[in-house]
Amino acid sequence: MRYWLMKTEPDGFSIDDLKRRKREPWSGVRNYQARNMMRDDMQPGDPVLIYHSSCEIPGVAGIGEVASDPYPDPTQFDRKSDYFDPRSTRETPRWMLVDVAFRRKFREVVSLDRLKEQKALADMVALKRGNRLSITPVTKREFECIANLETKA
DNA sequence: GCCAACGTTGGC
DNA sequence: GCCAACGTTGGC
Repeated sequence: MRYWLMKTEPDGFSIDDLKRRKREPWSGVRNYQARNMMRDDMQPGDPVLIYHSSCEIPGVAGIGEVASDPYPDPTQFDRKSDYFDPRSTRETPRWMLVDVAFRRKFREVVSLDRLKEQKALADMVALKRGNRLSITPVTKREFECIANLETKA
């Protein structure tokens, strides 16, 4: 089992939206590294930290889990979508995604500031300077550290 | 295959 | 809205 962090902008899709919908295709990822992780490395049941970015309090808002095998992102075929990709065909789709299911929402967001204070998270990929990847791997230790911070909120 | 220009991300 | 960091594009 592997652990992940997936970013989302809460103005567009938040932990509350995930809670309401229970499960959501993680569409719109247009970065090859992130795609490769969804396509090659994720397994149904893998825990996912849901991270809110580009918002008032950036940080981890809750926990979800990988809920499907990879499959083509349907938005790449949709001319009306912002994520339409004319280079993609049904036969050779360029972008793959997984569904993410809701597990729980933290009582309060574990803020980026708080994450940065943790020695145990010093090497966390998502916190590395300049990292813009919307999906990153997380170690078990890092995952548990963050879950613990929430219970101490 | 190099690399400058350009676009995007995301914290501040 | 600024800007650092980094990915992508396209001319050569």
